[in-house]
Amino acid sequence: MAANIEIERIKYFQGKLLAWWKDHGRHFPWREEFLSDYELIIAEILLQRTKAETIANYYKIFLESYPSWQSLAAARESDLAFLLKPIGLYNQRAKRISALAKSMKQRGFIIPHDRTLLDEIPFMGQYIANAVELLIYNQAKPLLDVNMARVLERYFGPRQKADIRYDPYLQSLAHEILVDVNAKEINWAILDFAALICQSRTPKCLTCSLSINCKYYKNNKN
DNA sequence: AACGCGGGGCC
DNA sequence: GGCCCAGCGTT
Repeated sequence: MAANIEIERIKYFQGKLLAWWKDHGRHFPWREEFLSDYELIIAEILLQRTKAETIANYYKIFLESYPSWQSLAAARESDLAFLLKPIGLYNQRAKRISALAKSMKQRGFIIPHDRTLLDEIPFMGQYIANAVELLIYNQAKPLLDVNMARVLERYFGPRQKADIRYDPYLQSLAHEILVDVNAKEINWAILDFAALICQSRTPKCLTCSLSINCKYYKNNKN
C-alpha cells in the first residue's frame, strides 16, 4: 500500500510545516488583506527570480510610481526599466510588464476566471496564473517555484524532468500537498520554510522539525 | 532541454 | 569570485 504510506507522509509534512509556520512565518506587504488584483499581480512579477526581502524594500516605490494598470499601460518602457533597475532583469521585465498592462487595458482591466483565457495574457506564466487562481479566486493552486520544488524534492524525492513547469511528478505532488489544508497558508509556509530552514546551499537539518521523515536528511546524515 | 536575463546578498 | 533568488519566453 505505497499510496497510503505516501498519503501519511503528506499529512505529516503538512502538519509539521503548518506548526512551524505558526511561529516562524514571514510577514510581507503583499500578504496583507484587501490588496487589489493589480497589487497582487505586480508583487508576483517583481518577485520573479528575486529575493523576497529585496522586493519588500522596493514594492512600495513601484506602486507609488505606477498605482494602476492604466498608469502602467501609459508608461514608457525606458522609464519602467529605469525604475526596475535596482531589482534586476529590468529590460526584460519592463518589456513584459508593459505588454501585460497594455493587454489588461485591452481587456477592460478584467482578469479572467478561465485558465485558458488567463494563459493568453502576455507574461502570465504558470506560476503567476497559479498565484492569481490561489490569491484572487481562492482556488487550491501551488506556488511551485524553485524553492517549493527544492523542499518537495528533498522531502519526497527528485523530479523527473529538468523544467519544473513540465515535470508531472512535481506538478502532481505540489497539488497533493494542498489537500485538506488552507491552500494559501501551506503555500506560504513552504516558501518561508524554504527560505529560512530548507535553504539551497546550507539546509538547517539540525533545527528542521521534519528531518526525521525527510529523504534528503536520511541520505546525508553521517 | 537549454539559454539569457541582472542586481544584490551571502559566502 | 561563484551561487542563488516567489520565472518566463524563446530557441
